[in-house]
Amino acid sequence: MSLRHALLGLLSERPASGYDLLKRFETSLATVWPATQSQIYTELTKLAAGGLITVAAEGPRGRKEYAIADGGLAELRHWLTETKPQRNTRSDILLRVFFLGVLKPEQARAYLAGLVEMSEQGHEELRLLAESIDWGDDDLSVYGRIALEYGLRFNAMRREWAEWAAGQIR
Amino acid sequence: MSLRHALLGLLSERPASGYDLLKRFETSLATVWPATQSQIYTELTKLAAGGLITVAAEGPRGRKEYAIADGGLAELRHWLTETKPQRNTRSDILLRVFFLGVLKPEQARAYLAGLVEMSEQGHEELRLLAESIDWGDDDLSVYGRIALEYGLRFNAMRREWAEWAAGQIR
DNA sequence: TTCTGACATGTCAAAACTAGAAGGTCCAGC
DNA sequence: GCTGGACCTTCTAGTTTTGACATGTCAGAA
Repeated sequence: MSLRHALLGLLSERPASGYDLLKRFETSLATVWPATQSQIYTELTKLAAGGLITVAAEGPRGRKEYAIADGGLAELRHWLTETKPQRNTRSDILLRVFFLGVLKPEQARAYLAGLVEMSEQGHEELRLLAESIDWGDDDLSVYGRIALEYGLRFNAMRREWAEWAAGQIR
Repeated sequence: MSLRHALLGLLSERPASGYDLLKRFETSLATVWPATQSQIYTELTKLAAGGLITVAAEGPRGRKEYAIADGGLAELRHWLTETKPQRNTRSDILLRVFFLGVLKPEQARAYLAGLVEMSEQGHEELRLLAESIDWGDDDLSVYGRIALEYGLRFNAMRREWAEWAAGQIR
């Protein structure tokens, strides 16, 4: 159900086409809320049918530019203030940890070493991204920076944890 | 697709019924890989049909106790060693952060304060859980302890981040 | 004896998500 | 002029997940 709110959120910043939104999902939202093209177009159609967004303009190549409607903005605000976020931590990575006991200790350590490497890479990618962006003090910059900082801290935490964990085995 | 591996993993520890497994999903796996009753029973039937698990015993009230078969153990090991975990970070909590700009600063800070509280609670719950368990040095203890430590560190990280983030607004 | 709550499984419809095919337009550079 | 790549949408067919309904057994308390 959060996909519709993600779309409303992006459209609250500025009007955009399905294609534009897809690009946003492939870049800034990729690690937070991945969504495929078919999902996005389907949901946009539903949102438009429900009057939460409107087709503000039509461009070349059948491009439809959607804009958020008052009802959509109200729904977005409602979601942000009235509904509780659920800690939806379905994590493939951590699930595996529970079952490392079926492997030999060196295999288990290899898995954790892989996590260290993954975390290092993730951290480095975000660091480069942060460097490449010209941060202002508008809303997008402030909250984008906060989200990115989360990613940096998360990867650092996971790296240290995986290193510690490898030391716990045998 | 990880649900089947979660089931295989749990059955690799000891035989269990669907009901037993459901309890495990509601407790230790709840934060890592939530699954509903219908999903569990459906998947168990499929796994049994595929010969990855067997019905080892039948008890009162139609209870069927499943045990992992050789093929299931092989599949579990294959999953752990040969397939890459995907960073499946779909996060409701973080998604909201991107759109806090549509709220008033005090509302945004309230959201982050809520995350601080959530993280403190999560940390406390895990701390109590860790205290209540009599840790040995068997596999289950070692890897259970490692997974739990992840939770502790994660909540601590998120708490500090949310406090820092609240200070970034305005 | 009756009732309650834990034990135990099965099935279904709907929603969400995945993966990809299919079709078409516009523009810049060769 | 033509061609490749970016732009842009729609549709299909499948799997996974959610949430609820339906059904029944057993042990112990009232």
